[in-house]
Amino acid sequence: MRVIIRNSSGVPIYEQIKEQIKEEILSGELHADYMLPSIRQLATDLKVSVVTTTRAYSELEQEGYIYNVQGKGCFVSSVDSELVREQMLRKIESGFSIAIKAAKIAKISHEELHELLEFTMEGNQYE
Amino acid sequence: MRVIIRNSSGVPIYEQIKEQIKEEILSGELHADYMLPSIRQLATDLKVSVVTTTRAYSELEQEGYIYNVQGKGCFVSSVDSELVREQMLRKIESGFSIAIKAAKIAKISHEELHELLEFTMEGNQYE
Amino acid sequence: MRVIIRNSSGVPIYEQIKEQIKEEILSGELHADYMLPSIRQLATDLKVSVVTTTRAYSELEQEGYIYNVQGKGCFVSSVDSELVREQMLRKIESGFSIAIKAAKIAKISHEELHELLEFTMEGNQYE
Amino acid sequence: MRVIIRNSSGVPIYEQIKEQIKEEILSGELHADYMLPSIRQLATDLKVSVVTTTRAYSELEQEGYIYNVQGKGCFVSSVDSELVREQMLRKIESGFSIAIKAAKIAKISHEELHELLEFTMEGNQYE
DNA sequence: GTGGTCTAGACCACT
DNA sequence: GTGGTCTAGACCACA
Repeated sequence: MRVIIRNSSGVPIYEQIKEQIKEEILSGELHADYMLPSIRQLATDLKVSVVTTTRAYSELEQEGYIYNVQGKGCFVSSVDSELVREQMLRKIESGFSIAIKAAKIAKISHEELHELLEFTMEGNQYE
Repeated sequence: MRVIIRNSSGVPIYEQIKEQIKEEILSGELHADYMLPSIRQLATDLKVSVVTTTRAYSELEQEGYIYNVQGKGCFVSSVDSELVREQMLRKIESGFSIAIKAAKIAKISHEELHELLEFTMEGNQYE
Repeated sequence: MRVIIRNSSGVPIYEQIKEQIKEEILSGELHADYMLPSIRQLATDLKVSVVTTTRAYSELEQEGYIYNVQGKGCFVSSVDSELVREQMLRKIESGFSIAIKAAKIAKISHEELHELLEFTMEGNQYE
Repeated sequence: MRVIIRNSSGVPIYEQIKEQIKEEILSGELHADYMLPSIRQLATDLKVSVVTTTRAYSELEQEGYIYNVQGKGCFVSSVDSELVREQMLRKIESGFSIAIKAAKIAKISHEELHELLEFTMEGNQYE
């Protein structure tokens, strides 16, 4: 597992941890029942307070991404792929909405917008 | 001019005001040298502290969207359309990047993504 | 007499008027006993409130640059050249102090600073 | 770190704080990642409202001189020395322009002006 | 009337 | 502990 903290970005640290673990789970990098590093281990690794990692893990548990076995550790839950797909669709729409809002102001045409999407996909090495 | 405050959203009030005015300026709804409502007027209209509207206006001034004349009021600056276009392009790319990231996880094809974009444009009444 | 108002600069209008008239007097453009435009005339010319021009004139009078003859108008006082020289010397020193403070930070040498002075004199068409 | 407030000077308190900290950073007195006193500490030290120190710090952040880390404190950013040099050169020129303007009026020669510069440097302990 | 600044006290989120 | 935001009320300078 790999987590990188950026102190400057304004995003709370616990959320950075949460989001990065979430992504690794959703992308399949972390398979079901994979054992995550302990709260204390992660805290010392990232040079971060235990309170912070605790919050990240407990929110991940609450959202169903990981489960906690008393005295053993934290493990990755198996993901409901249907649910993931829905969540991702919602995320795509929200991203598109941002882009469309901006496109309205800049008076960019439908075709141009599709071209920009294609261009950005290349930049993000999509497919 | 029209500004709506949502107290629940977690976004600071001064920023909600700022963003909404910024949008109205960029979209051309508010033309250059339009006189904005006074800080105090807006504060009482929105049932908000004077300090809050002051902050919104002074940040808008600092970012070059409006100019304040002592003892007279606040006015809309003329916008550099070239600069706006660049900013909007960056915003479009960032929105697309979010969508692409999610599309990767959900394993959505190029064509599907373009269809989703078209679909979202309809939902946002983008002509 | 020539006065130009810039609304955006943050400098109070009455002070802009004051400073510009003062300069024209000190530079000799306006000779002693020259009759200035009336307060009301200047106000309409500059599209400014009468209160504003009144303040500019009364402060100029207080500082001894102009004198007011009831019912006739405002006139330029004769300037005490010795006093002017002293004032200008103080102004020069304050300008130099700003420059030196900046030079300290940028670690610019004595010679470089003199060269920059020479350079700036050329840019300002001095002599 | 050392900050002194002068209530009489007409300059806003938050700006006095801002300018003095900025100078200490630019002059190298405060190195990168130095932890500044907390907003509240500084406020009580200077016998000033928390809002005032907050404003000073947040404007310093916006201008890139310091960075604020949630729940930890405020730290000095590393400065781009090239940029600083440019800014200082502009400041030097503006200071010189003021001096030259005054020198024109007082009819002071090139040599005299250079001598005055030398004299002012001594008074400002510039080596 | 306008904007600019300041205060004292409060609540919140993050570490 | 830290910074971020907000309030209600105040005084000032400017037009």
